Amino acid sequence: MAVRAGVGRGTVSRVINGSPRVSEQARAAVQEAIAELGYVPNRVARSLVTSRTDAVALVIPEPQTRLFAEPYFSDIVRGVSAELAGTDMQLLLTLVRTSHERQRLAQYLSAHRVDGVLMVSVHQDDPLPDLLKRIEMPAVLSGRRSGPEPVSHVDSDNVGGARLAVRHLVEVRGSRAVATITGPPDMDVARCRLDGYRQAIADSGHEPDERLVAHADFTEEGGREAMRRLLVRRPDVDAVFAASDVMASGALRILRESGRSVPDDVALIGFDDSVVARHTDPPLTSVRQPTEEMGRTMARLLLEEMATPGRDHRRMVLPTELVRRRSA
Amino acid sequence: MAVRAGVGRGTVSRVINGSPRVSEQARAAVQEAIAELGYVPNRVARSLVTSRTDAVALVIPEPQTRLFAEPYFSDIVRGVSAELAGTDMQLLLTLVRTSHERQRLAQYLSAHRVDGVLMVSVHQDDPLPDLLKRIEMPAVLSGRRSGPEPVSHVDSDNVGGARLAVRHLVEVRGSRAVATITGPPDMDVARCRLDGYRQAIADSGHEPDERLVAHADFTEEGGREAMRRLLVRRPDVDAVFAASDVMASGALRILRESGRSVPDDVALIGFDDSVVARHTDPPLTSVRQPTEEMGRTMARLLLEEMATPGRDHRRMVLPTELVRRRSA
DNA sequence: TTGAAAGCGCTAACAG
DNA sequence: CTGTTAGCGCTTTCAA
Repeated sequence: MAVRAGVGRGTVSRVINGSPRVSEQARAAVQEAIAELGYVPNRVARSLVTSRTDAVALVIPEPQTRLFAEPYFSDIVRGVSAELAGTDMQLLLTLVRTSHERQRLAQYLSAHRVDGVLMVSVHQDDPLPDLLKRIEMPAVLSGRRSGPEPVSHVDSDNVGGARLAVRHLVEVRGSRAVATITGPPDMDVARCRLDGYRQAIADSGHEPDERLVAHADFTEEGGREAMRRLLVRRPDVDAVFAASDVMASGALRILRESGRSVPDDVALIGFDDSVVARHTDPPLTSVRQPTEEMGRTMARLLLEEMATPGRDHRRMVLPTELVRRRSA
Repeated sequence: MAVRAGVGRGTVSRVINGSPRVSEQARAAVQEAIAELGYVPNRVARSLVTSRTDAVALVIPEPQTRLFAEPYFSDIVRGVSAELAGTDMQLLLTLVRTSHERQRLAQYLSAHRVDGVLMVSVHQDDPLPDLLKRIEMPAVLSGRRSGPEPVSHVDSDNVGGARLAVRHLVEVRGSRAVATITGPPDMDVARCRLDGYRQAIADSGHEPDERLVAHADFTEEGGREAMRRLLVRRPDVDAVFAASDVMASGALRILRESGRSVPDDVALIGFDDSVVARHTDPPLTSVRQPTEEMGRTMARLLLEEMATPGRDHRRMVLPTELVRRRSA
């Protein structure tokens, strides 16, 4: 290769890496040689000397649920992948099931086997973000554990979205006893959506009532159970804001089973814009968060951070919107 | 490291790679040194010399649809990931959107940047399997293009599953005019499910009628359109076998809009065991294919093939089963 | 600006 | 069985 272009190995390398310290003449010669020989640099050899891997990991903690089947993860993956397609960065998918796998992951990251990390669905007690900070590995979370994080993260406006939804139930549908089925208290996203609910209730002038608040775990089963509890505690409930579409679907089923016609008796609203919301019949009104855009933003942020070592971490909040699929 | 154990570099390497040509004594010394120094071998350096990458790519062609949101892909990913977790093979996720990206992928694979390839959702005209065969890269497909493939693949028993479903409609529900909404003819999976439908109709002794067959594209919109066509062509249709759950959901909506009550007037059956099938109300009876198991099998097959260069490719067919979620 | 040379950390071939 | 040696293909000083 160096011979073919009539220059030294060093010069070839400089051309490929776009160094400015190369004469036009040499650059042209090398580029011609590249074209003729169909030369493709060996990334592994490069990695060995640069100690970069040109790969980022997307970490998805995966408990018992089929979480991954939800559009949230798919959309994140799509967004990340789309953003990375323009670079020659590889996307490693890392599902973490067991605590053993968590430890292996920690080792893996500590060994700097990737250049950066994206994480979704972080729980309160997750030590990974701190580890990432400590080993100074560029990282971006979607969501956060609570309060300030040591690494960058992108979030959607959960509080605002929840307020939008609950206000819709109160003002447009005229509901008077709006309940909420929210997520586990150890997830910031659940707390925020609950906050939004409470704010909207306060704004409406209705009486807040803790019996109208049910915690669940973002699964359909959880949604069903929560709905049953709500019906016992406040049989007069006439609207439900569920903090996820799957829970909304579960609630819907219970309402139907209990003989209540939806939406005549009860208004139901989910959070995500999802398969479930769309395929439930009638489709649920819901709050859409721009999930794919969140994925793209995460990737962009990560790339920037990888290019600018030591840069301060950022927090980005993307807007949410109400999607009405049926008339009130 | 070699010094610490009081042996040569070569011996260290042999111990790490589990070579049998090492004395117990030396092995113990090295392992102790490893433990004390917390030594972790550098994979990149190893890759450079072995020219293996310890990574496999999962290729997902992704057209305009939100395909990835369907449980099929998620379950495949879960299965593959679970199987790979035991090895130290990395999983690269490769979504292919544009033809430009397809070409980049072809280059990428030709450059042997991964040790093996898993592919899902292959279409008739996909050249990738042939490329993989040509460059002798271990590869496993889920499904096939049509007839024999040059590489290994795992499939579910689509013909049998479709027969099961249609027989259920005919025998248990007593339907007389069973229609089918099937996938695009350029996908083997669609042709097989259509075959199964035809066989079951033939078995039942009912008159086959091409007006009862509608092709669609595995999307909900496609399912709706197909259902509309069917209602025009054979208003007496009293059962539908849809070759995917999403299409079944679309068909369901049209049936409801047309004032027909399901399941009183009409029986509907989907193919996959999915979020949609479960959340549709009432839940659809459906045919379940063991998707996660398919993912695991794909990964296992690939690992075997990587370990045994030159091995003949295999075809595996996994059974399907009928899942009844409501009484007839 | 550029060629030459020195490794990056590992494995594999080769003598012992 | 084991120590030594020679690279894998690239980037990066370091002189020129």
